[in-house]
Amino acid sequence: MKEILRTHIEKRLGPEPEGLETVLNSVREIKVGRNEFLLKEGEVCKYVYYIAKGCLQVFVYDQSLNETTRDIVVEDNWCSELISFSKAEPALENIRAVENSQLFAIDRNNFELLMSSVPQFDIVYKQILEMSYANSVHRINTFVALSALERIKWLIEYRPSLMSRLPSKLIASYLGISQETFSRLRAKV
Amino acid sequence: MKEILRTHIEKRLGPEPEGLETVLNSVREIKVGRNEFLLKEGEVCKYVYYIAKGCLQVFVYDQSLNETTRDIVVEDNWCSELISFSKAEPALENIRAVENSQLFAIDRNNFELLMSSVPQFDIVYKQILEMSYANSVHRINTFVALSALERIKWLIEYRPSLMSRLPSKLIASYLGISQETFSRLRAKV
DNA sequence: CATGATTATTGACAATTGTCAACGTTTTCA
DNA sequence: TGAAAACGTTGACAATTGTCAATAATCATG
Repeated sequence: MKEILRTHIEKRLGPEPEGLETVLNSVREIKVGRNEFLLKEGEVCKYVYYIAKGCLQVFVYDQSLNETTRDIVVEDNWCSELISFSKAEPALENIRAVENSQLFAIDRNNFELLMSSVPQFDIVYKQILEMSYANSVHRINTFVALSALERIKWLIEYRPSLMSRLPSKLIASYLGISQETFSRLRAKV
Repeated sequence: MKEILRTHIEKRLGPEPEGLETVLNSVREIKVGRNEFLLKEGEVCKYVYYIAKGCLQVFVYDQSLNETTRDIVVEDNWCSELISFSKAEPALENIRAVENSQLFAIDRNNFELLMSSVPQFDIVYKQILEMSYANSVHRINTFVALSALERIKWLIEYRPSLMSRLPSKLIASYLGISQETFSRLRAKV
């Protein structure tokens, strides 16, 4: 099962990077069911997750308990609340599995151990952080000024697989529009 | 003049951190006038800027040449297009001075030199990156689903000084609403 | 200080979107 | 399997917002 993670890391750092086995031994394999929470806001985020299979939702609640989904992360990607994780501060976001998922989790202790002992590993961390940042920047730049219809077209362009894979309620919360508007406009695209 | 930068770094790393003078010798002081561009999309971003005085706008153009402003950065903060800077790839964003500004610029060579020779310096970089990331995440979470009026209240809450300081055209592009809507709703807050 | 250019405000109107409610479908789980 | 819950679609309507145009105010520059 850890072969998936091995392949992922070799894809980024080349074949058999130094310390790979150390990394693989530091991760814990976990399975979570649909709708299971991996993090609730207010808790400290203890893990960085690699998603071998499944899909996670990162989101916040507004005053009326509506969800705003900041990110939807699918297999072969990393997911965490990095700010909370790296500073050990209470998380501002929630993370929930939206499908039954298989994850590999690294806790902070192992993470710091890896950062200091496996030279290549902090490259992976820097990559994760920079990619997360780039995604956020992209989302702000291409999203804040868009109409509902343009947001749906955005989804089809940049995250096409999500359209058929996820419930429309979730997609609407990712796009920042109401379910009804999403339902109506998707037909018009 | 470099005293401002010295104070800023000591504020983050404690008094007289190791290698501080090296850092101060690596920066170049520059002055830019209002509306002057520091970066145009398509160029590689060559510098990280510390703003001693003034204000910078980070933005993109849409198809109709309207501006969407991702960030407005004022004095005592760092500003760059970090993705382009760190990977030496063409920038996706523009940076422009919206006031006459005094900046300190570090180019990539000096930056990498500092990262490897001044142990404390990569802490500063990590801080910059994480803070930038946290800002983006916060903006997405608290913004995507907001109405125009709520966005104005958001600005008053999180960036109150900008309201009086900047032209409303710029603020509207930061909030992702039209100038006219901004003009009308600001009275109602 | 004058004048042309940019920016801000306001009105009118159309387009977009949210909300509420009803209804049919699908999913869940005991 | 069957009942209850959750989800998706559609209609009606009101609220919000953008666009276009006219006018007022402000700014930049000679």
